Amino acid sequence: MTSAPTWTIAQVAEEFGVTHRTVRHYEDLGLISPERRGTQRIYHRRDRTRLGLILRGKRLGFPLEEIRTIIDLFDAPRGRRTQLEYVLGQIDERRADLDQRLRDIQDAIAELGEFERRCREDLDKLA
Amino acid sequence: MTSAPTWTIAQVAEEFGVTHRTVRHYEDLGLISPERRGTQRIYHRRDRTRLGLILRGKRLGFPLEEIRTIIDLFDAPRGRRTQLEYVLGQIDERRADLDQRLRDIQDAIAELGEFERRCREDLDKLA
DNA sequence: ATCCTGCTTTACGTTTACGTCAACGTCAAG
DNA sequence: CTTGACGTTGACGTAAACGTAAAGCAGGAT
Repeated sequence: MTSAPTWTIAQVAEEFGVTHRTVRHYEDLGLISPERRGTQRIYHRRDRTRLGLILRGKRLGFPLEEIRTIIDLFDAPRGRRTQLEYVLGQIDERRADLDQRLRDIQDAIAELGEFERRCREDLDKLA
Repeated sequence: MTSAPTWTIAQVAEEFGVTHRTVRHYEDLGLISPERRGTQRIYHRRDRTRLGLILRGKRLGFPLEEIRTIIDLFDAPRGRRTQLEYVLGQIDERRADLDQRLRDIQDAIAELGEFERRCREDLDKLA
């Protein structure tokens, strides 16, 4: 029987391309909470999943505090009806935000394409 | 003949939903450079266009310095061939970045949808 | 036994993106 | 002519997201 794999802070930092300081900073803010074996931090798959979500959130420009509320949402207990309805409401809010960003990105890409077309035109005229 | 419309700092700030301090901050960083009539700032359509680009860049999480290099690119002189080729290279870099963000956004939206589906399932079971 | 390597906490430093006074100019209205 | 409303330039404050020593513990190699 192979037990569940674990990682050290150096390993996860290396794997995700961040510093150990960054990883601990996320822990300070409550975004991850690795197991402790004595004083050492032990990272499980769950922590790596969350770290992945954090970094994607960062690439999308979300502040860490907001990222925390989002990924906490995924792990939130969804037993009672009121809780589930609250979560569904939060999902709608998040989706509205993401949809806005999607439009922004698509617009930006479209404008960039149009700009490139004009540049290539100018380049052709010089030929 | 109607002359070109202009705006005061309060008007553009109001219109774009930011403070005058923010607008001046962007000017300090060289992202916009409104005309001066005496000591007063006069904003033209060009400035509003740039302000719109700045704020979209911000929604996408770009740092202001990077936003400056991007929108400066749009206004850069494209006379010489070397300059045009440089600009086209920059466009490719920007597009790679935007494509990554597009994927991130789409993934996030998809995961959110999947999460919502599971929540609705749980809710149905409670009915 | 001690030396090295990796991990730990504590704490101050830095950059970005503004907020927030303070103190003054200016111009039309009362 | 003075009172607002709006504009201006500093200059300092602040929150977020780490960077960067400093100093110490802990377990294996020599």
